[in-house]
Amino acid sequence: MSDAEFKPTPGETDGPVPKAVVSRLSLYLRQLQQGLLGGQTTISSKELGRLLGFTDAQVRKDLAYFGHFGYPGIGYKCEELISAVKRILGTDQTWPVALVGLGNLGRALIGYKGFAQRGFTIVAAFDNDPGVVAAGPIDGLPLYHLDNLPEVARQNRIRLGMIAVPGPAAQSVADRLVAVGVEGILNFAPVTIKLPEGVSQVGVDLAIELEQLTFSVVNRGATT
Amino acid sequence: MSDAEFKPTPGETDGPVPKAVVSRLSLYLRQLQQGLLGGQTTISSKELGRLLGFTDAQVRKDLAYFGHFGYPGIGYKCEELISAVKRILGTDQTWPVALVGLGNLGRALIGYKGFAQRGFTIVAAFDNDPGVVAAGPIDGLPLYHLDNLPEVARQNRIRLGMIAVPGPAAQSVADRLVAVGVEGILNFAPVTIKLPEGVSQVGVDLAIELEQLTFSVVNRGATT
DNA sequence: TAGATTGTTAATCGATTAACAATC
DNA sequence: TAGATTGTTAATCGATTAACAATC
Repeated sequence: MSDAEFKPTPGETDGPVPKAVVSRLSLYLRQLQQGLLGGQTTISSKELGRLLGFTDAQVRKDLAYFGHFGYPGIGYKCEELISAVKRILGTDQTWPVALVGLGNLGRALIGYKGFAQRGFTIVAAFDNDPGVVAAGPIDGLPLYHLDNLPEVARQNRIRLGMIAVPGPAAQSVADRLVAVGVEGILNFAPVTIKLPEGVSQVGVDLAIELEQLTFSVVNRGATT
Repeated sequence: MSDAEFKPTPGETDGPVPKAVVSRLSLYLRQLQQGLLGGQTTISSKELGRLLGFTDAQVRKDLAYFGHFGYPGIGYKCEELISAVKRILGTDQTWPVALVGLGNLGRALIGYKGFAQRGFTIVAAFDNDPGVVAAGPIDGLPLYHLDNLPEVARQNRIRLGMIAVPGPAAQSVADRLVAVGVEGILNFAPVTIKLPEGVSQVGVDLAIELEQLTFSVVNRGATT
């Protein structure tokens, strides 16, 4: 892939990219990788859309925000498009991630295989319970007391953090992550956290996901 | 709260409710419950919006899809609005949920405190590894082989399921859940699953959440 | 060439916001 | 009453879809 196939910088020429577009990009990538495993070498916008429940026009428009990746009459070459989307998302490199919170959820995140496959490695995990930390590495991952966050985060050039602590502790943990230069936080605590400008957040509240599901079960067909 | 404050059925009179509205409803509920803990008895659309980063108009419009819950000049009474939103979402009752998959993530879900607080109880957990099942209950929760899904699901009147199995197994598990009458599936496997009409799904892909975060870190400010 | 499919423009559709009469 | 705030309408804004010339 040559740089020329990419637009200068997404946003500079075309205004900001809608969040919905970016979230579909991840789904395209996942589907493309699955297709590639199945031996597929090219795919049309129509087929990719069908597999995910989108229109062909939407697939093409989404990709067109970022450049010209397709071949008229042919479609998209899977490997090429995978590389392109990874690069757009920033996951053509592996990101070191800090995890805070070593309860059930934190431990599950440590064991989660899916991160490595998509360009993320948890390189350090923190808790504020000395007993938990003293129990030593989990799956070879070093554990630290939260007080050691500054050194460890800087040594590992950590820009992304995951918060898996109880709700009441989340804001304070977020503040400490921001203080050591973390630029993005994936928050699993069931509270809204406030972050300064320039720090991104994605919130995942497991109970809310079930709640959304419940609404659509109870109100079958009453959503857009 | 009297029934009269609710519109007949969301959707019948006003067309389908946008998904985005429903997802904000969950955030309103979470924020209201947090406010109530802090002793707040009423809240205005302006304040609720400010806490979550929405406009006051949006808050009022979202709630107005479902009825008249506010008091002009006063705002909303927290307890009343909490009850109303729970009822809208369907979480004014507790839902029994089946969990399939007893790896790291499945076990974390069993231990997750947040579900009970929001109206969900995992009442049975399944795996297809007999060794895992034989190891016996986890936190008092009975474990079953997946082959026992039909009896157990029917005995417990289970309508919601969570899938926490590896990607390649997810579709087959989904099919089995649907076969026993499950109406909504929360899918943690990193694949798109196909379900028949009339069965809802919400997908949570942890790696995709990190990916979305990464994009916004790399393209600071370039999203809507 | 004929058939397929892209990237892009214009039209449509839907969601958000601003404004304000009604209400407490 | 004056001040605050709702529910709702109309205006704005943004995202999706349809259509099609260009391309392979």
